[in-house]
This record gives sequence, structure tokens and C-alpha cells, in this order.
Amino acid sequence: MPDTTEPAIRLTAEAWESLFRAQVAVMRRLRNDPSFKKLAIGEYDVLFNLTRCPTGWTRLNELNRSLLISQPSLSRMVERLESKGLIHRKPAPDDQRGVMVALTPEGRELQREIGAAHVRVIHTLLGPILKTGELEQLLELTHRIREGVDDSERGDH
Amino acid sequence: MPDTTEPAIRLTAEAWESLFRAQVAVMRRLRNDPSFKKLAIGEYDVLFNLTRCPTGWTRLNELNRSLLISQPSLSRMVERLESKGLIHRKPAPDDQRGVMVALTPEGRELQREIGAAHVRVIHTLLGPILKTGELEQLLELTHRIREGVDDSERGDH
DNA sequence: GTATAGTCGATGCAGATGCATCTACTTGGA
DNA sequence: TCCAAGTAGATGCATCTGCATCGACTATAC
Repeated sequence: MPDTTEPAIRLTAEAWESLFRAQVAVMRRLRNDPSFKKLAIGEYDVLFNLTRCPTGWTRLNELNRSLLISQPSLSRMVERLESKGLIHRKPAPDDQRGVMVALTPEGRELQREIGAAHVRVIHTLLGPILKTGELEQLLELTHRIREGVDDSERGDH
Repeated sequence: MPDTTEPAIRLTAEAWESLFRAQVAVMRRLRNDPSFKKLAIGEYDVLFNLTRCPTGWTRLNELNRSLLISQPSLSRMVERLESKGLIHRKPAPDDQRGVMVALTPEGRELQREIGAAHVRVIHTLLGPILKTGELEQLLELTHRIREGVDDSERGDH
């Protein structure tokens, strides 16, 4: 049961605000890295998400759940990525409305390349700021936020 | 001096990844809140940032430093917000190239209204997930990231 | 089975975005 | 003082975005 006193509510808002600003600060740096010359950061994010599904294939609507962009935007982004030869599509086997997407070898290769540069930038940026234990704390707290918010999404409507 | 062993580098990347996903999860929920019918979330963010400067007035380029959008986008966004009567502009006193912006009373009022709804959503979302001590930890860690990254921005180039 | 409501992804369209560039102004040296 | 280099913000343009909507397919109720 959450604390609903006024200072507690303020603390929650401040923590979110701070999380958001930290994300903005890091993202501004990441975006300017030369590794994102080849692919916009949002497009990289699609490739990255595709590396995270065990079968390699994902439904478009499920992919959309991990992203901030709208369904029509994803639809067109997938079209672009396909025309660049980075992903391919096929109809979903169990639902004739659905579309599944997966990385091509070229897409996987490009993701690895950009991802590696990505990791270097992040380590250069955050390494001097947080110690190992603190990184673990941050990972644990943010992981619970992601899980909790996603769960409440399923439970609500 | 940061830990440059391979597991430490991986941990840093995972912590960032997790922070980013948590931000996406929360933002997806926030964006759908009815309070953002009147103003896009990026436009709200401009108003919010304007409440944070002591004199009320800010230089455009300084405002830009807190945001993810590009300079031309901010320039046009400010134009739109001005035409809606939410902010006003004046030339910078000490630099004839510069422009300063500040909230109008209407802008301040709208920011308060949306901000209040904002805070309610955040508390509903995060309240059940993190306890007070954990929120404080998260606030402290993300605050240091923001500070650290911004500082290294000044020191680098 | 049929009808109705719901979901999936695509598309027309208006508007927002970023990149490159422009003008105006400021700064730092010779 | 003068000139080159740098910086602030605006603007043309191609592209990307979201909203509303569409057609196709699926699920639910009767």
C-alpha cells in the first residue's frame, strides 16, 4: 500500500522528474555519437528489441509495446528498415491479420556494430559517476519500475 | 577511476538499458493521460522548464540544453507556444542575437494544471512499486547521473 | 451460423522534426 | 581598428510523426 501523504507524493514526482532528466542528459550524448550516423536512434531501438526475442520473430503489435512511437509510425519504420535490408517480414501463422518481423543477417550485424559503440559511450559516461554497487541498485530499481508499470497495464483496462 | 573490466562494462550498459526502458514504460502511460489533450508532452516540458528558472526568463539556447529536441524545433515550438499565449519573448539585454522567453500567467496556470495531473498519475503508477527509501535512492542516483553527464559536457570539447 | 464488436496493420493527411544553411551579432587576434 | 572565426536563432526543405480512418480478419453473443 503506497504512502499517500503529501510529502510522499512529492517525492515520487521528484524521483520521476530526476529519472527523466538523467535519461535526457545521457540520450543527448548518445544521439551525437558518430555510430548513429548510419541509423536514427529510434530505428536502432527497433533492431535492438528484435535481438531480445528468443525465436527471432516478433509480432508487430508486441514490438510496439516496448517503444514510444505510435502504431502507424512503427508500421512505416518497419517498411523503411525492410527496404534497407535490415529486417524481413512474414504473415503471422496463427492470425491472418498479423505481421511478424525478424532481423536479417545484415540487420543483426549492424545492430552489433552500433550496440558496441553504444556500450562504449555509456561506459565512458556513467563509469566515472556510479560505482558497481550503485549501478546494481539502479538496475534493480528501474527493472522493478518497468515490470510494475507493464503489469499494471495488463491489469487495468 | 571507473572499473574497466568486461563485466563492469556490461553492468553499466544493462543499468542504462533498464533506466531507459523504465522511462519508456512510464512515459507511455503519462502520454495517454487526458491531461495531455491540451498540450503535447514536449510542449509541456518547455513550460515546466520555464517554471524552474529563478528570474522567470531564460535564454533560448540554455532552455535547449535541458531538452532532447533540436534548436530549430525549439525555435518553432516557442513560436507556437507564443501564438497560443502561453509564453512571451523579448530580446536578451546583453546580447543582441539572443532571445529570452518566460511564461505568461496563462502559461503558468496551464502548467500547474497539467503538472498536478502529471503528479497524480506518477504517484498512482510508482507508489505501489517503490517504497520511500527506494524512491530516495533512485532520486539520488539519477540526480548524480544528470549532474555528472552535464559536467562532462562542459569539460570535454 | 450470423451479426456485432474488437483487433491488426496500412494509409491519407496535416503538422512537427531535423539537417543544412542563412543572417545578425559577438569575440578574439593581429 | 579591422577581419576571421564563432555563436544565436530563424527558415527552406525533405522526411518523419501522430491522428483518424480503412479494409481485413477474429472473437463473442445470440
